Amino acid sequence: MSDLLRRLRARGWRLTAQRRVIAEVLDGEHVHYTADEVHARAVELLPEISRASVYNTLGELVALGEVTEVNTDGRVRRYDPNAHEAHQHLVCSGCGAIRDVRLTDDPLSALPEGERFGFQVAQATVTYYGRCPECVAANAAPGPAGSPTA
Amino acid sequence: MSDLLRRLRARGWRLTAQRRVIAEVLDGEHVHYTADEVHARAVELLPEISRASVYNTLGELVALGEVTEVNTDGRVRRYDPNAHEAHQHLVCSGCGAIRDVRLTDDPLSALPEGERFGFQVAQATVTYYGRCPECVAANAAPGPAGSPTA
DNA sequence: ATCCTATATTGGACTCAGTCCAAGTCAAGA
DNA sequence: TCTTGACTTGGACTGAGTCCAATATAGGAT
Repeated sequence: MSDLLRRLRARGWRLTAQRRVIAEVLDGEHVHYTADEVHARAVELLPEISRASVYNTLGELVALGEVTEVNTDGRVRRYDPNAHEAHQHLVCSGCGAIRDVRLTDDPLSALPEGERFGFQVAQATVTYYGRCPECVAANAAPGPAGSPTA
Repeated sequence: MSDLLRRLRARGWRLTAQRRVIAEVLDGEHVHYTADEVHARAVELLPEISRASVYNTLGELVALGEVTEVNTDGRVRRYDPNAHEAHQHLVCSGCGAIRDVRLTDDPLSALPEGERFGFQVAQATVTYYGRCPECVAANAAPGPAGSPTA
């Protein structure tokens, strides 16, 4: 993900080994790791990396708009590197799997003027809940992984 | 909120002083308290009520479908007694104020078949973020109260 | 009205995600 | 190669939420 690293460097970011590793971990499609998952994967590549650095770096990436915070279960925050394409999330209430999805309409258009209470509305997040093919097949009981709470 | 209590009684719920008090606290429009806020208000009415009872009771109300869990900031869970009317939420990113809003369209219709990845999609939650009239007037800086994370 | 017991409540210890901080390290410009 | 301000570290800390064994009580049975 040298694209990301190049952008960050242009913005004056100091390129440390820790940040490189975190950027590498966040590379991919439909990636929605928790901070601890990012840390676990980062440790594989750089054993001495600390939890604090992971939290710091993720927070900075979010502030820079390079990563989006996602909360699908009301518990843990997850980090989505797909921040440059508008999308929403589809969550399996069985196993917690998360997919990025693109909608046909801007969700803002579904909120009528009379329901805006004078707010200046800027943004909408939509989370869909259902069961993924594997969980439907397994008829798994709904677990704690992803119940609707947003 | 004796309506609620009557329904719960019909379902075999034991009506304790604690549960009555929690039901009373949850009575009202646009109510979205955290568990600790519910506890603080319940203590006013029944000083010896414990945090554990508040958590237990809220969890049961959610399981019974009488209260909905809401998470608008990726941190604290809130409890919405308006569980019988389909609605979504509008959150002020300045002060964290939350309003219930009714949409013109079912958000499920905005998710095309090709984006469902074989999931059996059951539900959607939509959260709108913006600034309430008071925060717009005060031009308050966005605080930690309600940044988009869902 | 009283008894009985399954169900509910309690406080305190515990977990887990996330934050904070002072001390040490290091990237990268001079 | 030096310097320095930005970055990293581990460990202590916070706050939301869970768990549990001991105690209390709602409400049906008598």
